[in-house]
Amino acid sequence: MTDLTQNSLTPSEAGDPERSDFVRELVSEDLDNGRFSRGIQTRFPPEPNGYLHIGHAKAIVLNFSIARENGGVCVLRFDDTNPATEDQRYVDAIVEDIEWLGYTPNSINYSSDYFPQLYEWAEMLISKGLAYVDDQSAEEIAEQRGGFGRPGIESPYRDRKPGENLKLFREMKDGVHPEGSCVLRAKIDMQHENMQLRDPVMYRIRDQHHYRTRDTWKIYPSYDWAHGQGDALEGVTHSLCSLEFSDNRALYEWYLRQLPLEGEAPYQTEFARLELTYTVTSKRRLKELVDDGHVAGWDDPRLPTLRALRRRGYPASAIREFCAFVGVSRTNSRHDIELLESFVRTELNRTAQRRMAVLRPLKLVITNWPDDENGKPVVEHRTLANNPENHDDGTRKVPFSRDLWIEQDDFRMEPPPKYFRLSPGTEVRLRGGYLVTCTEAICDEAGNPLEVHCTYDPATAGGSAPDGRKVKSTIHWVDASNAVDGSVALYERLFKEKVPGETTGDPLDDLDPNSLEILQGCKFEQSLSGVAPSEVVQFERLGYFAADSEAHGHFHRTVGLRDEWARLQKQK
RNA sequence: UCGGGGAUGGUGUAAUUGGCAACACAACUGGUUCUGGUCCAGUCAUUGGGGGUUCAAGUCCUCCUCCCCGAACCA
Repeated sequence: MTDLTQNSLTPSEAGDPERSDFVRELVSEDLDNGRFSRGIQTRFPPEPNGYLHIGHAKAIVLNFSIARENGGVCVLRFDDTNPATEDQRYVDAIVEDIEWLGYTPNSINYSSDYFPQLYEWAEMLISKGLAYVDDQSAEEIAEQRGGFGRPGIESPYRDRKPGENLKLFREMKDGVHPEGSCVLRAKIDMQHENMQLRDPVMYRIRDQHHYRTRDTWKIYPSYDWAHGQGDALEGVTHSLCSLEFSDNRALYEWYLRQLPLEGEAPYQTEFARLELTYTVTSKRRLKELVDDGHVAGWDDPRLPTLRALRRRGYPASAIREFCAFVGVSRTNSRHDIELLESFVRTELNRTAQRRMAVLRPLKLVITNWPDDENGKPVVEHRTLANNPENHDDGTRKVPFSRDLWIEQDDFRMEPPPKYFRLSPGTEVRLRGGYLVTCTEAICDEAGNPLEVHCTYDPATAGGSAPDGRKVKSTIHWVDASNAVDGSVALYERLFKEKVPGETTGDPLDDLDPNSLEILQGCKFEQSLSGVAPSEVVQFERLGYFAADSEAHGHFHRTVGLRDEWARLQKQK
């Protein structure tokens, strides 16, 4: 069973009987027909040769949800049949990411655990005349496989006697044959229209160190010869994989049919993998971005990897809900990244506490602000709600005095049409503070404002005027004498195009060189120095920001708030 | 070229399995608001194309078009 102690279940995740899909329909039919005498079991079978991304999240959510909805279990199995590329560090990272996503596998298994059983079964197939050792090179075998609409031809070694095959196969296992000198092939049908059935390779020789089985094996099973068998051994009922394995299904079934298994065999069903606009989700492409230094690492917040999204502040629950919402189908599709972002905003709007931060500071001086008995400007403490969406989050006191920081964007010497913020002569509200009117601005020679002077209306403490007059805008601020300095990383999409590489064939051509902007000298309200690592808060009027897990005073922009003003400007 | 799969608004997913094309995102109008946020109201598709069956077709039949996957000792 899954354990979601860290992340509570949302209604849509708890299973919406109104909504179904073709996979769930299959499962309930099997349940109705009593197809399996064992309980429903699914599995998530990553190869430990890379990090999990949002596409994997869809598969994880699907597999765990289907198990949970039907009172079954979901296991994690590392498909580690290729010693050349796999590593323990990926295993650890994958386990960690799944846990963060909110799931606990019923068990953690490895295809390599089944190497002995697989070997035994292979000998059995050889004895039955269903597999043979082929001494040809990879090129020759590929050549003989034929092509689309072109039948293959049989290997000259195809009719070797079982006894000879057995001897050779044992020699392969014992390391007497060098890498590449021969393989074990299933004897199926070289004329079959499905290329997967043209005597597929079951074992190849690899004189390599395997991260788990060490040096005990010289031969390694291929994906097809390991996958369905692992499913069967574990008791999986529904083996869900992505569309490109459709043709492998026949082979999956062929292998299972040859083995002495008890009970109904698992069966494979394919679904479309998740794609998102403005990003890439292929292992090769992601690896390229990291290895070539286009991003800082596998957890660079611009990447769609789970560790990157986590670092960026995406709540696991938002990812789960997104995955559940997009559903499963067999149609190749690409979802708007905006949909994911909207799930993130919805969740964060509910849960993130509000704080004030000025990213590009401009000094604002209240010229009629009173001094105290020592001749220093009075410091008041204004009370602000931590989250207007959730009153249980309470309030906090924020210092307010004569000298403040406001956002450069919130002041214009000459306001364009529909600009509601501060400019000479206009009155705005300082959120939770007072109404202020701009009297003048001091500018440099180029005309850039250096300091804005305002007067405040003492009768508007808290932000509302007793005479009922309205202001067009409320802006945020940070008291200058109490401000905490910090930095912020602003992320844009990594790629400029919806489908990276669509026109040139290479996603790298569509990389946006300005996808990361780091701002130093940001001014944070005091309480922000107490934010826990990785916690996400809303900087009012700006967006959601996640505190870095290590660097104190550094925030990552998770996602901006929807911005009507930016939209208006873009329309022009 | 052969085999497998797919096609419903700008995007994605639905449609009681032959009965008023729904939901979300995006976009656009307007309203509310001490966040140009949130929230609320409204607008936005006759289902890839042709033919057929039927009182009735997104759903069934038929022809066509387009797209994706498959010829690793990768998974």
